[in-house]
Amino acid sequence: MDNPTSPPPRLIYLLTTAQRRLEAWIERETQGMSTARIGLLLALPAEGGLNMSGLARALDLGAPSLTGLVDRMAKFGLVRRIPDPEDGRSSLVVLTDQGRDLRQQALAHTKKLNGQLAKGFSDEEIAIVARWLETVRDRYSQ
Amino acid sequence: MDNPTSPPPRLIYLLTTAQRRLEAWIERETQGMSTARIGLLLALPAEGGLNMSGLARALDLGAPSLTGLVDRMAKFGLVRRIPDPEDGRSSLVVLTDQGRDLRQQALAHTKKLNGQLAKGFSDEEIAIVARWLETVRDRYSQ
DNA sequence: AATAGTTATTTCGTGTGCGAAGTAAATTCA
DNA sequence: TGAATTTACTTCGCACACGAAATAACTATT
Repeated sequence: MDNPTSPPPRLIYLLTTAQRRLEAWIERETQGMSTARIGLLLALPAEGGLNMSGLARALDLGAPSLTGLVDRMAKFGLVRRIPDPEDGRSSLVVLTDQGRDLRQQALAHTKKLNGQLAKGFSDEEIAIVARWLETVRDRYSQ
Repeated sequence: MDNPTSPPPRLIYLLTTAQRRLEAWIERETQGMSTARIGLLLALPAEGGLNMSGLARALDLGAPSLTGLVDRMAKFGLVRRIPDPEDGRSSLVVLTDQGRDLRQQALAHTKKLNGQLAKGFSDEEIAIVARWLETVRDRYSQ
């Protein structure tokens, strides 16, 4: 039985700290990969490229954030920028060979972790969690 | 009915983006307050102070993060550092008058928002969400 | 009392994110 | 076609978080 007047959960605090701890854990576990970097690797197709706007949309990032992220990933030799043949303003981000290798690892790792994150909860419960996260994301957009 | 093989929700992505969007929304809504600043205001007692270690524990922050946060808040005249009379290594963070005023607003605002965040979900569903967030936070600690 | 070890905090460098403002290419429209 | 607008992206300055290393003060130990 629950306390008849248990205080409402501090959802803002929980959301913030859970995200931070998970991020830190991933960074330790992967020896230096962040969700941002993993996200970029996974968003890129194994062959061909995507332009910055498309990536920003896919990753839910602002343009300046993506510029910095791609800069850092390029410095580490994981992606390259090539000019978009169809639009002179735009550049396409493509994986390097090394990036493609890492992408495979990241994909496996992410799948495993997404499974782990559901452990201890039923499918119905995870669906509720997912729906809540989506609602927060969408309700407080813009 | 759900699709018999609906893909598992991308919990990492959802957690990250929900947190980011909520943070951005709060910052717009409050005209420049972050969850970090609000957290600090609420963690401090209206009278008296708390030392950095206690604050770090209360806010689930590392020591360097807290140093920066307190520096910025002090620059804006919301808190002050005073030497801890009981321990020469330690300093106590106390609210200024202006900080105390803002604390009241932040308290009301946070209560309202925490309520809003539960809207559209039953108490049981929110309890599941809270339990999941706590589990993630604690499972991936350290 | 001197030394060694622990604890509290800061500094430094880095990653990640944003808004505002800048630049350059494409598009619209007069 | 030429000017105005829009779009794609970058640059700059800032906030916030961390780990590693530095500093200062406290505690224990001999």
